Amino acid sequence: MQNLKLKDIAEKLDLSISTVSKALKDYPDVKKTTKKKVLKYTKKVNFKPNAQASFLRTQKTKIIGVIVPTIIHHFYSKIVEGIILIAEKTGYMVITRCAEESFEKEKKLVKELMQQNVDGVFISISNYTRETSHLQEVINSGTTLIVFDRISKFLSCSNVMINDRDAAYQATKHLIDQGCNSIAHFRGGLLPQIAVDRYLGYRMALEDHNIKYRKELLEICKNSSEKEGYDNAKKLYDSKIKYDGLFAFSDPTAAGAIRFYQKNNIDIPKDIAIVGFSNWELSSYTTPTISTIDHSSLTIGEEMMRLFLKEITQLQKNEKIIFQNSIIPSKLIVRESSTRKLFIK
Amino acid sequence: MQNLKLKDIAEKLDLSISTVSKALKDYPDVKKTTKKKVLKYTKKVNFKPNAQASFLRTQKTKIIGVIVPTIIHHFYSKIVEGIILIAEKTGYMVITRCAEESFEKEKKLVKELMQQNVDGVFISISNYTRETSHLQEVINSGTTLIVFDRISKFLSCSNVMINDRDAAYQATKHLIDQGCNSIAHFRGGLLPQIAVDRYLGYRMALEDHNIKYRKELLEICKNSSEKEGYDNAKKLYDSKIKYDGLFAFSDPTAAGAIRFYQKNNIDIPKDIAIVGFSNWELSSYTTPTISTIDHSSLTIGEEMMRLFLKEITQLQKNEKIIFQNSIIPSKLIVRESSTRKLFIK
DNA sequence: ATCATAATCGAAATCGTTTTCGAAATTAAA
DNA sequence: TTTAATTTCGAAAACGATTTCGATTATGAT
Repeated sequence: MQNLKLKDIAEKLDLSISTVSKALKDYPDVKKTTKKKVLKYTKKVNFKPNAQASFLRTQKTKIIGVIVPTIIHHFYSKIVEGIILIAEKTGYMVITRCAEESFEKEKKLVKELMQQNVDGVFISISNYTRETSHLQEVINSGTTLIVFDRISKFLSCSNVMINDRDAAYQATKHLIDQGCNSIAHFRGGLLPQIAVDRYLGYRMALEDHNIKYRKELLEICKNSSEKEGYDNAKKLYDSKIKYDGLFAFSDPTAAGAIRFYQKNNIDIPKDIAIVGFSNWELSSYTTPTISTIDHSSLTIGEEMMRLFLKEITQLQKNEKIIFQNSIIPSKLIVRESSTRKLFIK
Repeated sequence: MQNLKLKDIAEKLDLSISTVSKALKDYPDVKKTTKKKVLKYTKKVNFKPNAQASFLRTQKTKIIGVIVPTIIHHFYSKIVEGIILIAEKTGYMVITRCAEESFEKEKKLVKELMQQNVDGVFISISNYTRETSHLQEVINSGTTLIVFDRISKFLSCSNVMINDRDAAYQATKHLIDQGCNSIAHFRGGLLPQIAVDRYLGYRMALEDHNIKYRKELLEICKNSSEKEGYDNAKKLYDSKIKYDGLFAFSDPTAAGAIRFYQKNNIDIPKDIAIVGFSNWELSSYTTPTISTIDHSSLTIGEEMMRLFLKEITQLQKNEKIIFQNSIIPSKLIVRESSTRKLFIK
C-alpha cells in the first residue's frame, strides 16, 4: 500500500484527476454525490496529496523556519516548544536551526530556508550580526519575517520581545520594598540590548525611590555564568563594599553569588536579598530558592505564531500588512532569596 | 531580484535548461568551459534550485522529522540540538515535533511527516504508545526510521539508546564504594523500560556486592517530579526506615529528597549519600551539588545522524541495510551529594 | 576524404497537483 | 420541441527541476 496519487484515485472511481482534486478542495462545480464518493474513498485509503507537488502550484509549504542561537537554553527551548505546539494546531511544521552566535552561519541558514521556500522565518538575531541585508532579502522575497528577543530597528517587520526594562524595574523595586537601601547590580555585557535595558530599569527604579546610583555597586557578567556571579561577589567583598541587595543579570549569576555568600556566612535574604532573571530551571531547586523574573516563553512562541497567521491572511486578502511590536509582559516570582517581609496580595 | 529558475539562467547564458542543470550537477557530458561559465554565473546571482521541484524527480527532501515527547526537558533539547547541528553540516534540515505523551497525537504527527516526504524519522516513542503499526508504515514506505531512548522491540530498525541498566549499576556501586550499606531507590513508573532498567541495574549492583535487596527501600516516582522525591523521603522517614544511601530516578526527585532531609537536619552526604540521574542543569547549582549520571545527549543526536546517513547510502547503493543497536555510554559525575571519601583516579 | 568514435548539447518526458477553460450533460424557459 | 441557462465534468497547461535519449559537432583513424 504505497503512496497513492490523484491518478490512482481517479482511475478507481472512474473520474478524472481534476474532478478528484476539486472534490477534495470542495470546489463548487462538483456534484455533492461525487464529492461524497471521493471523500469516502480517500478517507478509507488515507490519501494525502503530495506536499511538494502541491507547492509547485500553491507556492505554500506550510513550513516555518526558526533560527535561534541555541536550543539547549531553557529560554529558547520554551519559545521553540511554544511555536511548535501552536504550529501543529494550525497545520504548520517547524524547521529549527541553530546559528551558534555566528553571523556567517546565520546568513547560510537563512539562505537555505529561503531555498526550502518556507512560508515564514522567525529569528532571534545573533549577537555578532551587525548587518541585516540577509533578513531584508527574506522580506523582499515576500516571506513573512518575525524577529524575537534580539531585534533590529532596521527591519520593517513584526517583533516580539520581552520588556526587559520594566522587568528589571519590578525586580529592583521589589528589593527596595523589602527594605534594601544599597542594591548592587551584576549586569550583562555592554552591547546586548537586553543587558542595557535591564540596567536602565535598575537605574530608573533607584531614581524613582530616591536611592542614589553608586557606580561601585555595578559589575559585569559578560557570559552570564555562575562563575562570574561568584567572582563578582568576591570582588565586592574583598574591596569591603557594603550592600544589602543584589539584582543579578541571570539566575546562574545569582546562584554564583549565593555560593560565595554562603561560603562566607552572609545570610540570604537577611544580609543580602537577591533577585535573578529569566526563571531558569535551577532557580526553584537551589537553597535558598531564587526570586526571579519569568518571561512566559511559551507565550512568546504563541504570540509569534499569532502574528504570523495574521500577516499570512492579510497577504492572502491583499490587504495592507500592518507590522506589530508585541511586548510580552514578564512577571516577578518571589522566592526565598528575597523574602524578608510577608506580602499579602 | 526574485527567485531565479533554471530557465532564466539558460536564457542568460544561451544554453538549454538541461545543460545548465547538468553543469550544476557535474555531469560528465558537459564541457569544462561551459561548466565553469555556469558555475560562475550561478554563484554570482546566488542561484539555488527550487527544493520542491527537485523533489518531484529525486524523491529526496533532505529533511528529517524528529518526534520527541517534549523539547523543554534538557535531555531532549540536547538530543535535538545534537541532531540539528550534525544535520546542518550534512545538508539536512530538521522538523521537530512534540507528541506530548499522546498516542493519538504521535500517530497524527508521523502521518503528517510522511505526507511531507521526509527522508528520515527519528522518534522517541510516547509512554502511552502500545502499538507501533504507524511506525511500521514508515519503514514500509521506504523511509528510514530510527528510534531512540524509548524503543520498541517490534520494529526492525536501528536504535540508539542509553544503557540505563549499566548507568544505574555504576551509580549504585558508587554509593556502595562510599560506604553505604542500605541504599534506597526511588524508581520511575512501572512500565517505562528506562525505569525498569535503572531498577535492574540497582538490583544487580546490590547483588554483586552481597547487599540484600529490601523491598521497603523502594519507592515510586511516576512523574519524576521534585515533589515525589520530597514525599517519598518523608514517607520513609515517617515509617522510621533507616538507610544511608539513595539512588534517585532523576535529579529533580533527588533534589526533592534533599529538601526534605535538610528540613529534618539529616546531613548529606554523611547520613545519606545521594546520586540522581540525567545531569539536569539544576544538579550543579543545588546545595549540595548532586552527583548524577551524564548521558552526553549531544552524542545521541550525533549517533542518530550517523546511522541515518549510513542507511541512506546503503539504500542508494542498493546494498543490504544493516540495522544497528547503538548504546551510548553514560558517565557517573561525582559531586557533593555523595562524596564521603576522596578518590584518587 | 571517409568513416568511426567520442564529446557536447538540447528536446521532451516526467514527477503529482492545481486550476483554467471549454465541452458535455442536464435542467429550465420559451 | 427548441433554445437558453445552469450544472457537472475533463483535457491540458502550468509549477521548476531532472534525466533519458537522440541529434549534432568535433576528433581521430584509415
